[in-house]
Amino acid sequence: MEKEITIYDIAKDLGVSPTTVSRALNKHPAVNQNTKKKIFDAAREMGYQSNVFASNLRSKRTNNIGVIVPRLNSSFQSSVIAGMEKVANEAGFNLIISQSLESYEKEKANALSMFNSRVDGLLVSLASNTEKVDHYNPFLKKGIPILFYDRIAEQSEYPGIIIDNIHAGQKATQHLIEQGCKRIVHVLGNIKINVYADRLKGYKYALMENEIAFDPSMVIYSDLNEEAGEEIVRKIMKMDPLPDGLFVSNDSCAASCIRQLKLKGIKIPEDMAVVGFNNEAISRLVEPNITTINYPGYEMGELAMKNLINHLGSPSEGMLQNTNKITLRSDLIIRDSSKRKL
Amino acid sequence: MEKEITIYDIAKDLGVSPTTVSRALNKHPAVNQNTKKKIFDAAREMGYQSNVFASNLRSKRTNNIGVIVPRLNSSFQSSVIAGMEKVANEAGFNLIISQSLESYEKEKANALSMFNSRVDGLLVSLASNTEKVDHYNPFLKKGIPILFYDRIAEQSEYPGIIIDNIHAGQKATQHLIEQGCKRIVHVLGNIKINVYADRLKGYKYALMENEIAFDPSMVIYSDLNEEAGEEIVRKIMKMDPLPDGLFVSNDSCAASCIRQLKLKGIKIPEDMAVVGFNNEAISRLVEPNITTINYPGYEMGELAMKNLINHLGSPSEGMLQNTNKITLRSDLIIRDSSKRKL
DNA sequence: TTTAAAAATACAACCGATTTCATAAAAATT
DNA sequence: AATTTTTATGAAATCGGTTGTATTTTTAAA
Repeated sequence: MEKEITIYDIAKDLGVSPTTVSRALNKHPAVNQNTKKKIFDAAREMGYQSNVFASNLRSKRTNNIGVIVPRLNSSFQSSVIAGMEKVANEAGFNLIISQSLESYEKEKANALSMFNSRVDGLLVSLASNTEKVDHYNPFLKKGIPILFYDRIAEQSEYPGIIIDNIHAGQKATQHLIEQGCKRIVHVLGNIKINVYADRLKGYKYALMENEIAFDPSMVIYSDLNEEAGEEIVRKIMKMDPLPDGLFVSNDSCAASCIRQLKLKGIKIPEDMAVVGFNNEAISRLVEPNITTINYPGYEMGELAMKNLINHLGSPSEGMLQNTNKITLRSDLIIRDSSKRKL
Repeated sequence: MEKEITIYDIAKDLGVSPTTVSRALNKHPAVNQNTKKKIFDAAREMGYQSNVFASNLRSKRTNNIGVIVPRLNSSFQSSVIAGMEKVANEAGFNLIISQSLESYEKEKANALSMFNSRVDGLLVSLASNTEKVDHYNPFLKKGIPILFYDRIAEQSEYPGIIIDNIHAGQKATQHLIEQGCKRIVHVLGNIKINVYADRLKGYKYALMENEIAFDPSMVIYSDLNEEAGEEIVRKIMKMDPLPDGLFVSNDSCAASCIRQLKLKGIKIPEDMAVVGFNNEAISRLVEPNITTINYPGYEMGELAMKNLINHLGSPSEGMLQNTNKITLRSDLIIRDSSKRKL
């Protein structure tokens, strides 16, 4: 509880003015080299610690970047955050993280809290039931850059980083068709989320190109968790004739489905070929290994953060609005769950 | 870029003093209800936003809690953080997160950065090669509470929250013995980390109690990732006679081992019974389901944060030092990977 | 040697909210 | 009606760097 050392203490000790101390510590060019050295030495000896509060108050910056995420404990999201943290840390920024838990109300509260904490920039992946994004307007008005990632605000002026979900969905479906599948079930999450809507589009495009009629009853909505397989498979088993292909929007859920299907005596991939999504660790561990879409979370996190930071120094008024959408490519990784011996 | 509204603007507008405005906005009891209402209304109308910088400067608090974590994208850690975030958010605190990437140097840098950002409290899970914890002394000196979780600083005055790893290791091993295993291999991570050292202790205790001699060659060190199974199984296959039990310190790695063992024609659990650790999603998805230790990450996160926050208002000088260690209980979840038809 | 230019340092206002202490007004008590 | 207590408000100092402007010192040019 000793009182803190301030630049005034250093100044008095050295017989210079606080101004000079401040400038020296900030490496201002207009301070003599010798003086600088003296000041730095004194600061070290006296155990000086710069007071960010005072500094922030004057400079109006926190060096904090906010991140609002639906859920932290998801394989994809935690990779994204890991990537963001790395870039932010290297650039001298801190990461302030909050989760919406897929609730619009909580997301709104978090946005307000971020705004009040005066983050220098904001990265957001939307909650599943968020349809309006007005709650981000205060940032826009104040010229605080915002960037949406993965789950973006489609019909808005906000910029976003996404992965080419349409293309990914198309590729996955096309692959199943090439393996000889004629009746392909697609399992996805809340259609209001761009991510799932786009994959569905891709699925439809692939069917269209191969002149397979789209059958809405082959689309199953689910919350895609690792227990969902049971219900999904129950629905599948009721279909007549049985489908011969399954495209699930997430690997854990795909694994869960595979497990249930095997319990029903269905052989993967002979009876039913399966493609997952995200390239989670689990896709490489279950039997058979799951064909999946490599969805580069870590890279997305890095890229999003780099982009945001680039726009921080700018003349204000959300320069990001120009670069409106960045799309990352994803790849199909073919594994045993879909490889048929043709 | 309009200039910000301050309490002075509100004060002038309403013909009261800034003091009253400040008090009103902070719900100070000594301000008349009517005045309060007037001030709140004016604040809303004028679009007033409290300036945290100024507020922090005076109150010397940031309402930020720092978290230093080895890696964000791990099933266990992301659950812990999710739990922490929930509690922190409810209590009006922000979470500042940084990852050490298992490097002592980076952890040190992160600690310094947290210190300079003036977090109100700190939660730490140590990097694998961190042996000294001197870099946290500045926090101690300043009376900023620190709490270690899971990977704690054993020989130190810092408090920690852990799970009863000794007991868990013992239970897991005991279970394997009860299933008829005589030669049990234990796969674990860096022995310098308390978590693994303790599980090994538990493993030894169980052997001792059952009068099975401890054989150091049955202990395999690994980085426990989901590719490690190959090398581990290679080592196991060289053992003569072959082991009949396998206790792996992490589910993904256990899954990886099971996969490799199956490829070698070894039947699980008949030829070799397997127990994992953490109760990750994957343990419920692979074939057979993995017997595991439920390691409650989310709860640990909640508890750690609650504890830390409780000690924030305190008369200073790290009250936490009294409550030196909190231990959570874990349970064995028995599934097919170890259930033998005796 | 004098003067102009450049370099180094200092003064003082400022960022915006909080808080101690004092004071005025209203209510309660005698 | 006079006094005490309670309630409400304000003046001014403070938190600790930062920065525009002024001043002093040093160096260079005339």
